[in-house]
Amino acid sequence: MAATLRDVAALAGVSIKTVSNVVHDFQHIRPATRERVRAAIDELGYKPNISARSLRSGRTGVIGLALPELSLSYFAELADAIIQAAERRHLVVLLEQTGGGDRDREIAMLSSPRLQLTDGLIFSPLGLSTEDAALLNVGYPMVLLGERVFGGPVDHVTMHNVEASKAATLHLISRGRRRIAIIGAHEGEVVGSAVLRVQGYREALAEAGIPFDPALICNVGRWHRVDGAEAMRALIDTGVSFDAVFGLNDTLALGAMRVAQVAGLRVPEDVMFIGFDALDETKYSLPTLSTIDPGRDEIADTAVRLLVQRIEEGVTPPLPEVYLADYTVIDRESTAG
Amino acid sequence: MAATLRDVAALAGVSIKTVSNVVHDFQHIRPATRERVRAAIDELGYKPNISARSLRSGRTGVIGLALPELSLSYFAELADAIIQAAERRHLVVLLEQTGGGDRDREIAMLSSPRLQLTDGLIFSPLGLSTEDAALLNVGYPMVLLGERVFGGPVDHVTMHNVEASKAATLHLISRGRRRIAIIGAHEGEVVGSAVLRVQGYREALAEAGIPFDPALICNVGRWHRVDGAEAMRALIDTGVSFDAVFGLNDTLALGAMRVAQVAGLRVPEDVMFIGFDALDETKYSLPTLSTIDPGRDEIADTAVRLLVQRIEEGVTPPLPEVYLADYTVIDRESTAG
DNA sequence: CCGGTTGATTACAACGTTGCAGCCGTCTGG
DNA sequence: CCAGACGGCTGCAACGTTGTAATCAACCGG
Repeated sequence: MAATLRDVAALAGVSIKTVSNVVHDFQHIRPATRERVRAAIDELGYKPNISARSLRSGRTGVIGLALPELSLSYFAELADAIIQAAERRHLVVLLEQTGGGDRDREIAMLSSPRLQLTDGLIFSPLGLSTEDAALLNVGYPMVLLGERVFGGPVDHVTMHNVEASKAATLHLISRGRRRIAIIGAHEGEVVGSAVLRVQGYREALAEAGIPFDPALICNVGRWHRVDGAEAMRALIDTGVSFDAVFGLNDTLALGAMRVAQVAGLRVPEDVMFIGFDALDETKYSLPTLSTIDPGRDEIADTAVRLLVQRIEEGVTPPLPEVYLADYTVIDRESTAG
Repeated sequence: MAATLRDVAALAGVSIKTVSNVVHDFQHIRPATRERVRAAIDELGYKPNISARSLRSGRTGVIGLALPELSLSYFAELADAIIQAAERRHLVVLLEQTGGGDRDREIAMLSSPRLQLTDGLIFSPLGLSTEDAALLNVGYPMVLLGERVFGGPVDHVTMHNVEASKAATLHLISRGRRRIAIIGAHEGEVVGSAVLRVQGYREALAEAGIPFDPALICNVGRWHRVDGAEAMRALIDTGVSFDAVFGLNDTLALGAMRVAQVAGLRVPEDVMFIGFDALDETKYSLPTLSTIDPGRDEIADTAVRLLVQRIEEGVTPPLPEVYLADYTVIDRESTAG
């Protein structure tokens, strides 16, 4: 069916190795030969067989990306950015979904034969925790994303969660709010974005001399819109007073904001809202949502860069690198005033 | 590094072919032998080398998915569904983004060597049109999605665009609306979702005896939120009266709805809104957005099923199959009354 | 004019897997 | 008791590529 090196070689009247050399822009080839081979390649529509190349060279040009689920906008936008970053380095991305924080699936994924034809993995777990760090000692290049596991044996790209969260909270405080509810805490957890962001929140309160009120902390199961909505409804039902809401991600904030508005609260007059992630849709909600831009493109680009580095240098990281992306507070209508 | 069949064979004291047979659950193997081989496999942590297998067998277990961009929620949710459908059939998905309707990139993608290690492609173009149908005659299995190309040489999974759009429009009409604006038309285009959906809209108007008013048709460049927002602003600025808006996709409708609300219009009292796609977020906008559910999971599952069928039967489709998914009108607050 | 360098090309052997043909030994039916 | 079938296993060749070593001609300096 498809033309091979052998076919091209026969047509051009050279050896297959010469064709291979032409394909790879090897230096010492006579221009005449090069032209003849090029012509034959075009005529036959030759495309290198990646399986064979990969078998021979051990490289596939494919990197794996494992994340919880694309239907969460944050991960969709992250995947978008990573695919683009990979493309810039001539890599393609094989995408796996591990589901919404299923630890067992995430662990299974790490040794899945489906990753065999991958040169390395960018892994964004949601169910693992720091005690699983040893599991990340897999035999292939890997870059870790997120806030679930720290101190693991692999490069890690993440963000200044505590600082960013503190900045978000201080932003609300600077607008005069003192009863700031948190939507999206995870009860009993000791690791992950939720914990860090709550920590940043508490640091901000402490700095401003505002007492911490546990009644303002709303726990949720997952970080979907529906969870934000339900948490807000529950909060309102408790009758606790609040004048601002910090959604630990944008999706939660948007779900919560909607419920608040349905309940007759005016945003930002009665309640201010701020989210986290800088999703595209926060620019178009009503009102537009203030949020934290965690440097998504920077994270994507760095993750791919580090992975390529590991792939090229060999597997063992002498000292795993930790990269923290810059964040920015984006001030919009939901915190205007 | 990694264990091969040879290593396992040596450890188990059998030939590599026997190991291969065990791996493939070949029938005629003595239980004792099978056990011994299994033990050796476990001990060495053997994983088949997919490159080699693929070189030998011509199959990789990977399918390509080429779509415009994940940052459009519709495509993110579609990709989610397709990855899950593929996983059910033990396939992994290699994801390529072609950008927002760049015809040249889409064409280039079709012959990209990056697809070499793929058994087939699910392709959702946005820049091609029917005259490009011949380009789809590639040498590998392919399933086409979307409304850009009809009558091509490949299986096609799409939806009842005209009927669904007509149903959406009739839904607004049944609520008493007669000045229904369209957000998302593509000026001068003769192919694609926009054209079909406008056609359904016109059929509905005709059926209801409502005159068609070109002033109510708002053209946009792309189908992002910002385009919906800008189109709505432009529409309001023209001073044309309207009492309902049909966003040709949810993202447009949400962008437009926000601008309408900022302009002081009440939804649904002053203006009703309906979208198209049934994105998750339409359940949580304020008000919740009525929309058309185009049967996303059904589309995903069918696309993968057809692709697998083509892969297994060989490339040439005797008669390309066209599958039309069912749609449903979802009635929510934005059209209440 | 010759040894040595360089340029241009090639032969060969892998990479790890699987299809095929074939080899033994045992079992079955006539 | 024997032909043939069949179960259980093995050896070999091939898939298309690339790294290494080798070949051969041309060229250079002394």
